[in-house]
Amino acid sequence: MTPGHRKDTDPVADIPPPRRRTLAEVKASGMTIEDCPIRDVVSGLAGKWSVLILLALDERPHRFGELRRAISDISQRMLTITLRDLQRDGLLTRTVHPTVPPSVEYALTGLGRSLVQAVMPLVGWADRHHGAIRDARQGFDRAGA
Amino acid sequence: MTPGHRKDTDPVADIPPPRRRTLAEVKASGMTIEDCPIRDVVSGLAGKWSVLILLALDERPHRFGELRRAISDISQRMLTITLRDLQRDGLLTRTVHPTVPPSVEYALTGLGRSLVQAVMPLVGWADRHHGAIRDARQGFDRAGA
DNA sequence: CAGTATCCTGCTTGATACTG
DNA sequence: CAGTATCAAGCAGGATACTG
Repeated sequence: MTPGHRKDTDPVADIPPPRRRTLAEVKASGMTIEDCPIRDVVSGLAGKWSVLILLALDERPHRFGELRRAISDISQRMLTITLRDLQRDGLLTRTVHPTVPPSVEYALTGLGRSLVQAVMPLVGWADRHHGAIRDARQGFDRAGA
Repeated sequence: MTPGHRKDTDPVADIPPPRRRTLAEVKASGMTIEDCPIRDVVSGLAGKWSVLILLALDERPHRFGELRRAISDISQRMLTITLRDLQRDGLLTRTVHPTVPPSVEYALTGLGRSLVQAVMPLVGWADRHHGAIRDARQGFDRAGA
């Protein structure tokens, strides 16, 4: 595991660059949206349970059942699928301990930890502004309806 | 807007707190995952075109048609829907100029701009580590198949 | 120009049951 | 315990046509 990608040294140093690639630049470079890193990463994180799993594993490694209990309302199927997707992307490792009832431990890789660091600002934002969003929704719905 | 949530001063200073609310704590507090701010915000950003629109509007305000061209492969329907969702969440404003062919301008609100700032680290991360993810996928698929 | 309305497809997810 | 297999449902999203 872990190919020849030894470039990330400090995960916490994942600070946004002052001048990012704009949409116009992305399109001008001839890439489709599917090849766009932003879209790829966001879609990987999105719609599924990825973020919750990553946050749980950031606390400490978890076994399958632990994760299942930690995210109580995830189905066994979705947990399996999401874990395999994250493992496929190199964000976590899956370690099978050959005990009699098998136990499998999932843990973040360096790449996974750096992703969690990059997601943290969003987590903090969500915590702080969730109330504002709820209020905005209420106002919008009240006015619209 | 912005109820009693006065803890954030500088949007760029959206640095993760040393000790965030853990999943266990979230569950212990009796909230369902649906009430979880992280999940709510991420699901709003996820699966759709929200992030791309927010990034486009962060460059400058756009008219409907401009956005459509900027994100060339979005359907008119999805653009309309996504824009309305973002407006509903208080992330952008919709201004109708009563000209003869109507022109509508979309622009980020302060809340929207702060969200973009919170997403920026993720954008930077995606840019830097997209290659590593692609490699990991290749390796995984090669080994698995 | 900036939408709305309608139809239709496929992916995502859940529920349930079975296995090493 | 840690999955896999199968079935079925819901919703995101695309294509197309129409409107103020």
